[in-house]
Amino acid sequence: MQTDTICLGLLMSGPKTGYAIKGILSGPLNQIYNLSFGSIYPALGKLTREKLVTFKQQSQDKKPDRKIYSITKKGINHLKEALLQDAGNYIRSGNYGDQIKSEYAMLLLFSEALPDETVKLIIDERILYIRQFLNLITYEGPLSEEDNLQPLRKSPQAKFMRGLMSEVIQTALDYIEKNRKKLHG
Amino acid sequence: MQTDTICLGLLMSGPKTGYAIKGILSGPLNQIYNLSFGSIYPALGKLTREKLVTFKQQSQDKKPDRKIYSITKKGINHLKEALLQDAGNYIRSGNYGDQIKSEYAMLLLFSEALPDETVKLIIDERILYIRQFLNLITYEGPLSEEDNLQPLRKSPQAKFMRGLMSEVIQTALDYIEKNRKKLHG
DNA sequence: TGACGATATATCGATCTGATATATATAACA
DNA sequence: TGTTATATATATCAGATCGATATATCGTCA
Repeated sequence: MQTDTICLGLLMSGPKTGYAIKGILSGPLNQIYNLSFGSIYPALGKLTREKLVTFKQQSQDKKPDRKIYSITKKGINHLKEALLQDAGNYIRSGNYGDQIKSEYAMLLLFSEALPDETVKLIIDERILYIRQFLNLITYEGPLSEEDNLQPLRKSPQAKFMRGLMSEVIQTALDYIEKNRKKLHG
Repeated sequence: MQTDTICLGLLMSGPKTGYAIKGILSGPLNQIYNLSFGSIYPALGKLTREKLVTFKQQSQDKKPDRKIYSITKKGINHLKEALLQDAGNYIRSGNYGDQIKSEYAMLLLFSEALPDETVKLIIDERILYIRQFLNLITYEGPLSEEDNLQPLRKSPQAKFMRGLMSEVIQTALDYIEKNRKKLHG
């Protein structure tokens, strides 16, 4: 899936700055997909040139320019076509482009070369992190006072993904707590 | 975690060709980490220059050269130091470098823009794929006749990861089957 | 016999990451 | 009051990575 498609998809739930897109991808969605600024800003530039998005420049007195991007009709059509194409590729290829790099899992896999003390520590840290993350996902309230992320968070699709994530993460947490003794004394 | 460290870690369970390293990373471990040939071969070249690995060149009559890489003592020390460093970074930063790009999850998240028929199809495909994958992970027998992957697969660390993966994937499968109706008519 | 897939190494353009630079506002804090 | 830190916001770029492609041999299946 192209960076362009991700940006267009996220703009479907309302106008956003590049910074806001990065923010969404750094929240709970981070467990599913992430992009750096170095990918997002050039993509928005390209989409603008292709007239798939437009932006209003908010040049407040002394603040740096805010570029608030909106998806155009042409952009919506393009998104639908791109998703249909991706779905077709997916149907033909099983796992399609899913790509995972868990440095934590590799660290555990190679942890025989580490002192028991260190292994204990990184597992303790991980459990704390997972608990924190579970709270973040299961939290249903508003994210800020002027919260324009509600359309995205309240869609059936987002609820489905959040439910899936919380069940999966809870399972992982239970498993780690039950089986961690196999990794250290 | 550097590509170098991954290669060294995998060589701890016995000598391997670059192709074999790619093979391991394309099996069940694919759900945890993956590398392309374009990363693996240059990394092995660099590790050779640094004397952290050596290789025996098997130049069979007409076959292309096989380079079978082994980790050196210097390499083992380097690996231990690198892992200790990574563990330290991990302890300081929670999620550390874990990086996930699930195009499938994004496709579902944006699936409002797709016809119901297509959504049904990609979920059916996914369920088939997951079932196949679960069988692959839970399979305990030998992988081939001359199977030199047993040391890696039978380590407590690998068993821990395989158990974790199968429980997590089973949970995801159950969730998708129970809740898929929320995504299509 | 020719197509196909597996084994095996290698390279390269396009893309992406992670770090850094710039700039302002706000909150904390000593 | 000065200063340190964090959040908002855009932008760029060297270095790392991917996906595709090239090359070559062997086995097998039709």
